[in-house]
Amino acid sequence: MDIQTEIKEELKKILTDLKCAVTDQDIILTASNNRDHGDYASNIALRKAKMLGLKPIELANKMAGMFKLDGVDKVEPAMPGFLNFFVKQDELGSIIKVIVDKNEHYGDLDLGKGKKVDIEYVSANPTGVLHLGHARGAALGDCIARLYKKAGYEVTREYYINDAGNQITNLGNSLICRYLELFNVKRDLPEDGYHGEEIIELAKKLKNEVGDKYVSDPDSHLDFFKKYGSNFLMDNIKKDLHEFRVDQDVYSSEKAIRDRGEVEKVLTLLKPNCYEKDGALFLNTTKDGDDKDRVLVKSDGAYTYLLPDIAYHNDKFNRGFDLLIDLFGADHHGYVTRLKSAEKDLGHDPEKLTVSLVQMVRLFKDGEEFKMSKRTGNAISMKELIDEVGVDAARYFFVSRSSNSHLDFDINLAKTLGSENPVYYAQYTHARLCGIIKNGAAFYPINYKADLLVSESEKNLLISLKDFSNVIKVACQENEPYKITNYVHSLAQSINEFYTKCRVLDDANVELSKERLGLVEACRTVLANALDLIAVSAPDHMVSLDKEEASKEA
RNA sequence: GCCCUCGUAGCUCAGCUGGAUAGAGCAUCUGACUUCGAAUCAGGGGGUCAAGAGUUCGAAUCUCUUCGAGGGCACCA
Repeated sequence: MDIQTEIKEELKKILTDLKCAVTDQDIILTASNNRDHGDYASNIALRKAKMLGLKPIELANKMAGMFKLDGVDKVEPAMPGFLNFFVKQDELGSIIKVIVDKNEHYGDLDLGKGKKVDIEYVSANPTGVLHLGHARGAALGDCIARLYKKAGYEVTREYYINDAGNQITNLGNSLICRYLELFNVKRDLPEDGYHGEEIIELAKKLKNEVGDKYVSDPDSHLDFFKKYGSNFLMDNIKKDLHEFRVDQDVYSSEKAIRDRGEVEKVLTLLKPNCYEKDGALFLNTTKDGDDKDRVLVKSDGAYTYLLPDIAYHNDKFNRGFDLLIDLFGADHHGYVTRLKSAEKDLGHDPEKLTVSLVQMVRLFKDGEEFKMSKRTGNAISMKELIDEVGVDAARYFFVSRSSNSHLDFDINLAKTLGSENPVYYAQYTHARLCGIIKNGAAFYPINYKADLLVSESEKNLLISLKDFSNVIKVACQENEPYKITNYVHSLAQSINEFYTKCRVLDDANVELSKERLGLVEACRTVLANALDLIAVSAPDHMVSLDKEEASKEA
């Protein structure tokens, strides 16, 4: 049990002795941001004073007097009723050995205890290339998957392919047009056709493979064009995602779900909650708080988008996950209520389904928003962005804000090689630590103790290192990877402050150097582990500025 | 009109199960390089937490009202 938990347990025991009802959630222990306030602080006396008919400070005094714990030096009550805990040095320092021993497994939790979670993200239709919104969803989804894995869950990363609806028909028809174009047969693109240049490229590829085989009668081969197009574009999407360090485990095809008859099965099960109106079949979703009831089967007999999606989620529930997480674009938010309502009708627990809405991304360059790519004239694609700023910067920036707030992506900042760019700041810090470890060989063996690491910046570091598990826990519970980037940045700051104030390798003070090397190694490990959670690389050296500039001039 | 998300420093955002002086980054200004990587560090300035009311020992945080921004309100996907 770590020291924070021990303190909480002791507080709980004291309150119980005072006959005050208390739950684990009541007791909040935070790392102090001010050394005068000790290492950790709790507001529990403020929260419980009224219940016991005492003034907060009176309760704090009383609790401080009763508090007894080996790892804690002293407890100070403070106005208006806080309790400040000063942890013993060896207790604080013990984290170094723990980190070094666990290495890349430091931070692993058992929150999941083998529970299964399914995370569905990106799920873009295979009708074109991925854009910025998809890229953000991809980065967020992948990070959430990494977080859950770190927290001890069994994680499935899933992509839902809408390969059966109108959009694919549209794709097929668009491809036919582009294909015919290559044989000088004129035909207008369908009204909602796809204008992307990737379709033109695709048509050329098709021509190379089959020649003029379909020119005389393309329309009776529509299915071929649909399949050819969507397969190719899907492969392309996977390729781009892979480059972005995003690889998913399961690709669920809407078409396959339809072909297996899942849709009809679900429809039968939902029938009791359905009614017919104007020739269409409606599902009663207003009973679960929806604005209006939703159509499942249109009056022309075709299914709406919703119905196969219900079948798909039904399938996911039936696969036995303890938790389902969907990342949707923010424009789908109205959709959540009806989907949950339907799953509830099917006998599933809607609480198990969490939907994270991913807000829009705006790109800024040279202080101005820019939407269109000069090269293609279309919206900027994920691939173009990666080529421009690199995978590390893109991954970091996309997850650095809460998913439900809009993201302004500053391309200039992402490309800056300097401390104002948080990505380089973190990577530089890591490289710096690696440099020290390398240069410190003369001081080996390292001493993984912290008896001499008593300065303010060293203590701050120890507390930050200890806090890592807690950050993972919170980030995981809230599905918010930005907590990790915040942590990375503040840890890097603490490290650099320590570096400036505390000389690590010092011939005049060998014992201190040996301990500081241990701290450096622990810091490096935690920083690397945190960066790994957002799939940003942790280099052991940086390409020097001079080289960079030289190569630019060349 | 109804529903979501949101309104915090010049800009982009944290903080929101009520708690110590409202925090970061960018931008701006001032200092610090014969020493482990100055791609760094230290320090300034900058806020009526959109406005108003309520709840109480205490509100950026909870409730209500108003104003403003973006998105959604299909027998589209």
